[in-house]
Amino acid sequence: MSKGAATRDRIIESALRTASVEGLEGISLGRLAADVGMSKSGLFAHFASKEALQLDVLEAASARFVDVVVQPAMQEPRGEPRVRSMFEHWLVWERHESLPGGCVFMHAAAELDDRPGPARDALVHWQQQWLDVLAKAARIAIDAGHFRADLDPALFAFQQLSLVLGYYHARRLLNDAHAEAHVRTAFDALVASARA
Amino acid sequence: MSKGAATRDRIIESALRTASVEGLEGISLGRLAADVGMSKSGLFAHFASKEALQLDVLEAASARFVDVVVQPAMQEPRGEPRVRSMFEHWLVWERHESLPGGCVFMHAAAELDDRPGPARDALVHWQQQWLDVLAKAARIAIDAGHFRADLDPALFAFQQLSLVLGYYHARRLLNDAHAEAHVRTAFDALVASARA
DNA sequence: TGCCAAATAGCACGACCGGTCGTAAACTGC
DNA sequence: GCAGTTTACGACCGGTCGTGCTATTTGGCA
Repeated sequence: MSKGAATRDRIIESALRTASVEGLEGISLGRLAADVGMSKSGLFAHFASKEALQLDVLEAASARFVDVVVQPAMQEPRGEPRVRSMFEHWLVWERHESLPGGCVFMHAAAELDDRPGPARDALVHWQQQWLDVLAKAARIAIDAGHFRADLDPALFAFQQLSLVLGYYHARRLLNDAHAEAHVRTAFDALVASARA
Repeated sequence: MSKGAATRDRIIESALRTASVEGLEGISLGRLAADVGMSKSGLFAHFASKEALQLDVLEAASARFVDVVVQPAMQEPRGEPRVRSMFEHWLVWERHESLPGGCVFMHAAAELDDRPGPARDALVHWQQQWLDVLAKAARIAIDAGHFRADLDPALFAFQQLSLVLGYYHARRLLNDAHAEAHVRTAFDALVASARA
């Protein structure tokens, strides 16, 4: 890897941490440059625009999400074990060391929901893809006979997403000590209601 | 009402609309002044600081939430009907005419979850209060014999909040046409599992 | 070792930010 | 209709923002 590419990676890594705490708009080129120890113009030479940098950050985040959540869950046996593993790793993602401020997608979702543009499009695309992965895992569990045949996979994915959103909310904002117990109990109930 | 108080109300009303779209930080004194048709300095004379203005906006939003969601639900009979009414009005709140960008608390939650200060404190306080109202409604439903005795009211409130968060997410960000059907089906299942 | 390209820094710009201040206009009670 | 207060204005401050343009330094290869 060339020196430029290495620097670029350092910048995006730092920007990703900032974005998890302050959101994509919280990334300021000046502060980011100070964080990685270089000049604002030197940093800016690596990107066409701030928007391009934000897109790179989102892409890096989704690549990391695949590493931390999707890939490990795919190692598990098809059916309910894999569904459970996805959920477990999703909870891990929220407190992952590389994201001091929590899930960067949650922050970006609130920022971008009324702001059309490439960043919003990319975010929606990845969220949709993740929901599809969740629904597909549920469908596999149906085919494996673990879940009942009339279960709606898309609805099941929606319910999973909702619970994780509630968990993030309770943990990050409300500092609720019962957040983890609540989300686990609720998820267990959801899986139980999905069983054949 | 004096002229000053009327102007102040107009400002807060406009700021509330902006905040629902762009968040509390999206309120800029200059743009806000332009929106209500007055000078920046003339507007600023009504508030001690921008942070004070943000607090006023949050307070106005919570007062409106009580009007739109809490009060109407309290008219319903105790027990399950009231629980259902709270949920229904909560969905109405998200698409309320005075909030073109959706629930202002959702936006503020994402902005403030890592930013300590009076605004965050106020938001947490109101969210906690609302969760308490939800839990209390569930407890009343237990006492009325509508819900089973071993139901955990706090968990039930958490599950409701989660579903609404999922609904907002699916509707605002993903433009999911099934968002409303999903959230209603999921809520019906939740209530069914809570029944005695 | 010298050269060329890649990488970084310096500097300036226009725009916008929250906030201050002195002053003028408009309202209100007598 | 006058006096005093409330309300609003315009000019301006220091600061930060994203983003050009140009110069300087650095690093790999002949």
